[in-house]
Amino acid sequence: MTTQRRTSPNASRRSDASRRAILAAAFDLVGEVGYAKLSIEGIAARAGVGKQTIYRWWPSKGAVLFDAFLMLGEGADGEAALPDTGDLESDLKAVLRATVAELNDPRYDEPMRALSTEIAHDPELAAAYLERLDRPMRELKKHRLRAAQRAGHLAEDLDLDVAVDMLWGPLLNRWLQRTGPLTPEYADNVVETALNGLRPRR
Amino acid sequence: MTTQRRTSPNASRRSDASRRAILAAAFDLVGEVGYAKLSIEGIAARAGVGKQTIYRWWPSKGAVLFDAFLMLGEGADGEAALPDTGDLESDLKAVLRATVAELNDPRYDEPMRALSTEIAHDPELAAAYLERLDRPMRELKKHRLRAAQRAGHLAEDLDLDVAVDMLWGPLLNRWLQRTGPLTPEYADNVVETALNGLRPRR
Amino acid sequence: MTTQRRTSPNASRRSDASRRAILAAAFDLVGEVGYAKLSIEGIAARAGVGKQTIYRWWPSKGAVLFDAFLMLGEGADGEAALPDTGDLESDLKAVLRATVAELNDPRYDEPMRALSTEIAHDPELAAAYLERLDRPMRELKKHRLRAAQRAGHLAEDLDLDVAVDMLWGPLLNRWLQRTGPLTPEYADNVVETALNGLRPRR
Amino acid sequence: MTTQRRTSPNASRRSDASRRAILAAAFDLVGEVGYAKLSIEGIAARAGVGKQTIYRWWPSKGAVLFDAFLMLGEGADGEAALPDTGDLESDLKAVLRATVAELNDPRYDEPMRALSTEIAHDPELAAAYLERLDRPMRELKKHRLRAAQRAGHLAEDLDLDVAVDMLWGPLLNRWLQRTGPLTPEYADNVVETALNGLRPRR
DNA sequence: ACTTAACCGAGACGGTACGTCCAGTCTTATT
DNA sequence: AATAAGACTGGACGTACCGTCTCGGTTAAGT
Repeated sequence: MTTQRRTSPNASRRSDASRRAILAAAFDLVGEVGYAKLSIEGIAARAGVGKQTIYRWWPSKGAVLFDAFLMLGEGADGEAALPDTGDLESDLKAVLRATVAELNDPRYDEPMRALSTEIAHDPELAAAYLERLDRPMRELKKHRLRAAQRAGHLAEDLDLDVAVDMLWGPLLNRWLQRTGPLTPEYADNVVETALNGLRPRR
Repeated sequence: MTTQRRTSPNASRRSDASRRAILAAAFDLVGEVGYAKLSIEGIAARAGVGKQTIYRWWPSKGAVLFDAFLMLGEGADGEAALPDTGDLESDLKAVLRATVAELNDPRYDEPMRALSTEIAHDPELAAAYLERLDRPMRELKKHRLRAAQRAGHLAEDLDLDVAVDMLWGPLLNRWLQRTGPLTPEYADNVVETALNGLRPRR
Repeated sequence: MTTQRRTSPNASRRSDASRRAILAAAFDLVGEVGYAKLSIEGIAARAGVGKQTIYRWWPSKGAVLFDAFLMLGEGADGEAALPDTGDLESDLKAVLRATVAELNDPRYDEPMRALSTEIAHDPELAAAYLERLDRPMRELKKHRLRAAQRAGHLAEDLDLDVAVDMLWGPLLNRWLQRTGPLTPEYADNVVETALNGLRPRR
Repeated sequence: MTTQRRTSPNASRRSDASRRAILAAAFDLVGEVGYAKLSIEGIAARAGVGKQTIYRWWPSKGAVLFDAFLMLGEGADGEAALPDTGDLESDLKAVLRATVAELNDPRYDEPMRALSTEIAHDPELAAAYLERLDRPMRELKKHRLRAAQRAGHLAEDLDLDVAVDMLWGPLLNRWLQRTGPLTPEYADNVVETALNGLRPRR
C-alpha cells in the first residue's frame, strides 16, 4: 500500500517479500534503536534488501514508516466499529482506555512517536496520513457519536469533528509531550469532563 | 539559562556573546531551513562559533532549541497573566485565538514543531520543558480558571489540569498533526464546546 | 597498486578514475602545502572525491603517499638497469649525481621527505616500502655491483647490501637531516672514498 | 636551553620547574604514545602546566622535543671523547656498536625518530640541531679520526666529514628507514668495509 | 523456448554532518 | 609579570548515512 508516487515503476514486478521485509524491519528497528537512529541503510540491512529497493518504492523514511503502520492495520479495515451499548459514557471510556493502553505499550510507543514527528514535519505525508489512517478512524468515532446525537445524548448543534478532538486531543497531546501521566483514570476524567463541560450543570 | 548538565564545565568563564549568538542562530536557522536540515555545524557557522562551544554547553540539538525558546520568553517571566474581564468565555476565546495566531505564524511554526518533536523523543528534555516552560504557562492558565471556579463559573469538582488539557489539547493536536484547519473560529468552537460539554444542556 | 589490506572491499567495483585522482592530488598537495599540512580532507577535496573513498581503500595517509610514489614509477618497472660502461667508478658517480639531483629537485624533495617520515613511524608501511620500492631498486644496484665484483673490481668477500648502504646511506642521511650540502661533488667524493676505503692504499 | 626566539619574553622570571617538567613530559610521552599522537595539550597536561607556558617559550613541538634531547645530554657536554686505544678499527666498532644499541633501545627509539622527522621538515630546527647537537658530536668523531690520520692509519687526503658520513650514514639510514636489521655485526661490517673500501686490497 | 527488460542484492561513489581532538589565542585569578 | 586553568575559534579527524549510480543475477512477459 505504497504512498503517493507520481511516476511509479512497474508495480506488477514488485517483490512482495521485499516489501514486507522492509516494513517489518522499519517497524522493528524504530522500536529498538529509536526514531533518531533509524536509517534507511539500517532498514535495508535488517531486511536483507538493497537500498535502491527502498528508494525505488518510497519517497522518504516517513513514508516507509507510514506504510509499516498501514500493514499493521490490514484486515481490520472494513468491518471495525466502536462499541455501542447504548451507554455513551462507558463506551467512550472503554475506547479511550484502550487508546491509553496502546500509547503506553512500549511496542507501539516509539513507532507511533516516530510517525507523529514525521507527519509533523512533512505536510505531504500528513495529507496521506489524514486520508488513509486518520479519516477512517475519525469516521468510526463520528459514527458512534452521530448515533448518540440522534438518540439525544449529545447536543444537536454539536460539531462532531470538534467533539472527536475534544476527546482524543487532550490524550494525544499529553502522551506526545509527556505533560502528565497517561492513566485509565485520566481517560475517564476526560470523557466525563468533555461530556458535561467545564461549567457547572444547572 | 542552560539545560541540565551533570558535570558542567566552569560556567563562570562562559562567553555570553557566544551563548546568545548560538541561540539566535538556532532559532533563525530552524525557521529558515526547517527542522530536518538543522545541524549543529550550521548553527556554529551561522553563530561564528566553534562547534565545541556548542557541545561544551548543551547535550543535544534539542537542548539548544529549548534554550533558544527560553531566551525568547525572557523578561516577560514574572508579571504575565491571562486576561480577566470577568467574562470567562470571551477571555478564553481571546487567549486561544492568540495561540492559534502564534501557531499559524510562520516565524514560530517551524521552531515550535522542532522543539515539539525533540521533546517527543527525549524524556529528559521533556522534563526540562515541563518544568521551565509548560508549568509556568499552565499555572497562569489555572490561575484564571481558579478565579472563574471561585466565582461559580466552573464546576466545583473540576480538575483544572484536565480543564487546561481540554482547552489547549485539541488545538495543539490539530496543529501538530495537521488533522484540520486551525482557525479563530475553531478556537471559539473549542472554547464553547469545552465550557458547555458535549451533552445537551437541559 | 594499493597497499596491504586485511579485509579489502570488493575491489572489482573500484573506480580507477578516483584512485588516480587521489594519488595525483596527494602527490601535488604534499609538494604545495608540505607534509605537516597535508590532510585527508585536503586530498579528497582536491581530487573531487568523498573522504570515505580514501578511507575505504587506504589504511593511512602514508599508504596513500606510498601508492602515489608507486604510480610515478609505473612503466619503468621491469627493464630499468644501472649503466654499465665497464668503469665502475664513473658509473656510480653518474648514478649518485642523479640521485643528488633528484633529492635537490623541489618537485620531489617534499614528497620524498613526507614518505620517509611516514615510513619511519609506521613499520607496516616500511615493510611495504621495502618490498615494493626499496628492494627492486636495491636489486638493480646490487646487479651492477655483482658484475663489477665478478670482473674483479670489487672485493670478493664484499657484502653487497653493505656496499649499497655505504654508497647511498651517507647521501640519504645528509639529505634528510640536512647535516651538510648535497652537491654533485659530494656524490663523487662518497664514491671515491667508498671504493678506496678510509685507510691509505698501500 | 630554549631554541631560537627573536623577541624572547623576560626569561629571568621563567619557572625552571615548569621548564623541566615540560621537557620530561615531552620525552616520556613521545616514547609512550608515539610521535603521531604527541600533542602540546598532552605535554601540558602531563607536566601540570598551562598550554600558554609552552607556547610562550617554544615556537613548535619540534623545538620542545629538541630541548628535551638537550636536557638528556646535559653534564656530559665538555669532557666527552671517543675512546682511543690506538686501534682505530676496534675503537670505531665499539662506538658504532654503542650507537646501534642506543638506536635499538625502545626508550630512545621513538623519541629519536620523532626528533628526526621534525628536523626533516623544519629547516630552522635542523639548523639548531646541526649547531647544538650534531656538530659537537661530529667534532668528537673527527677528533678521533684526525688522530688516526696523523698516525697514518687513515688516508692523508681524506675528508673527515665524508668519513664520518661513511661510518654513521649507513647505520642511521638503515635504522630510520628499517631497510635491514640493525645488529652489532652490521656495525662491525660497516667499519671494516669503510676502512678497507669496496675495492679489493692489493 | 527465448529474448529482454525490470527488479533485485550488493555496495562504491560524492557528499554532509556527526561528535572528538587538538592547535594556537585569549582571559581570568593566583602567586 | 609569569603561571595554571581553561574557554574560545577553527580545522581535521575517522565514522555513519544520505541519495545516486553501476554491477551481475534472477524473474516474469511478450514474442
